Amino acid sequence: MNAPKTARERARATITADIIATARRHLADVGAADLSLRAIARDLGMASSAVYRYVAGRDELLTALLLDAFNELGTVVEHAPRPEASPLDNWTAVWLHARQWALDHRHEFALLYGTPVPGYHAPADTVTAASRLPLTLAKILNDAADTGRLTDPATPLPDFDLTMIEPEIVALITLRVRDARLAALLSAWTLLIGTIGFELFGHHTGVVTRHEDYLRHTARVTGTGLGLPAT
Amino acid sequence: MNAPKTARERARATITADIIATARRHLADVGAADLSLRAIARDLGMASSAVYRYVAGRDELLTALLLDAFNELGTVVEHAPRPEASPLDNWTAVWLHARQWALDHRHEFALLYGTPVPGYHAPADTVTAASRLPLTLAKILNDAADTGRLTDPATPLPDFDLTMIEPEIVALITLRVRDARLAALLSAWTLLIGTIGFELFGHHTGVVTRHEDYLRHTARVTGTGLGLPAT
DNA sequence: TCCGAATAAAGAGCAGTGCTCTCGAAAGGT
DNA sequence: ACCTTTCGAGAGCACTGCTCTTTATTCGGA
Repeated sequence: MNAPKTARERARATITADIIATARRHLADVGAADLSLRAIARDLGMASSAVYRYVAGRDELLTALLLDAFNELGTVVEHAPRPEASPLDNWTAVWLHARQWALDHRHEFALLYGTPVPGYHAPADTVTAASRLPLTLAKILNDAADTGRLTDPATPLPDFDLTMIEPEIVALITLRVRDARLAALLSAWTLLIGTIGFELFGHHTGVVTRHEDYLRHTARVTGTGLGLPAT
Repeated sequence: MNAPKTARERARATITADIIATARRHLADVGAADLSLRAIARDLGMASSAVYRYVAGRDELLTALLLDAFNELGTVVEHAPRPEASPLDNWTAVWLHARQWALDHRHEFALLYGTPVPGYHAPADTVTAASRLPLTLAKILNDAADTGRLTDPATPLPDFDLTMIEPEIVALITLRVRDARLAALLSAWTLLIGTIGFELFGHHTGVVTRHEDYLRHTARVTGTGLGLPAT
């Protein structure tokens, strides 16, 4: 976070922000595949070649949008739980808020969880931004465990080899229970994104009628399966 | 399936097949985003404009590849179960075969389940081809129920409103049990695709170490949760 | 204050894309 | 043999990402 001092640096920062802002608008309109650097330049009233003084290229621009979207989704889901609500309700709220954000930002969601762009490599800050959603899910489980509201699962836990998961992730999640529920938590995260993606990408047309109800049901089943008590 | 009679129709069919075949080769190489009609024409030694006599455009070509890939994946997973194996083993085999096909056809998988192409509308034959995978999963459950090898789930079934699911799907699956396991079956399908997609699209890098073991574990947990007895 | 250096802006240009149109050549049926 | 349909090829249009060169503007130090 270098504070801009000179007027040049100020102008540079604002112009770069302008470019990214209009890029996000265009992304929301036409999607990542049809995002055109020239169209962005036209919209800003500058020559297309001038954009390259602020952005290395199309891929870097998409990476910036990726980071923005991950953080926006992360902020949304982190504000979904409420302290006075039950863990299962908070768990479900995260699912529904994530879906709502995806519905309101279809192309951004597709950029995050759809087909990655051909020449893509995830920088470090990207993965931390992407982790905010699964970490929010883990936090609900941990808070429930800390307040004695995480019951043992009814079904016996299957054999589970913890070395399937990266040790850093195990430490990062700091899940109170280190059994098969760790894998179940990853599956819940996957199922959340997968269900939203199936709805948005059309795989549920002709299959699911009431999408929100279906996701809420799935959230509750998954949450109770992980040991969150039904209210 | 109109059998070609005249020599013209024969030549037309073979050339069209050639175009689709090389398109699939290129798709496997560079992915759907970088699929170039001109490159395909070059590869076939014909002018790019001549391709348009056989294919309406890039989108129609991608739709053809979509159909091909869905059917190939469907054939693979339909041949995964073996009669003498236990239902749970067959269930798991479908998961692992689907993953292996996806690993061997990354770009095809991305075309099927990744971000849909901008100007896309799923024709009817596409949805039937896409249904072969979830129907294979349903068939294993039904066969297990018919042979008395589908136990009642240990956890009590949550409230479930069947009207969330399209009636045609309910009839098509003809699941022996019409309770919340119908939604659980859809979730299993979603989780299978989602887990494979997360692995292929990089969301599991730094999270999951042994991907095949993780998917096998997820398959077994999901299968037993649906009532398939552990061997 | 002036002047050199750093920076920005703009335009031209290259290689590539999807797609359309036109025109000549080949093949088909009558 | 003729006429019609089909086919192949090329030119061309409107785009795209990106680079290079040239001109203009701004900044900082003497």
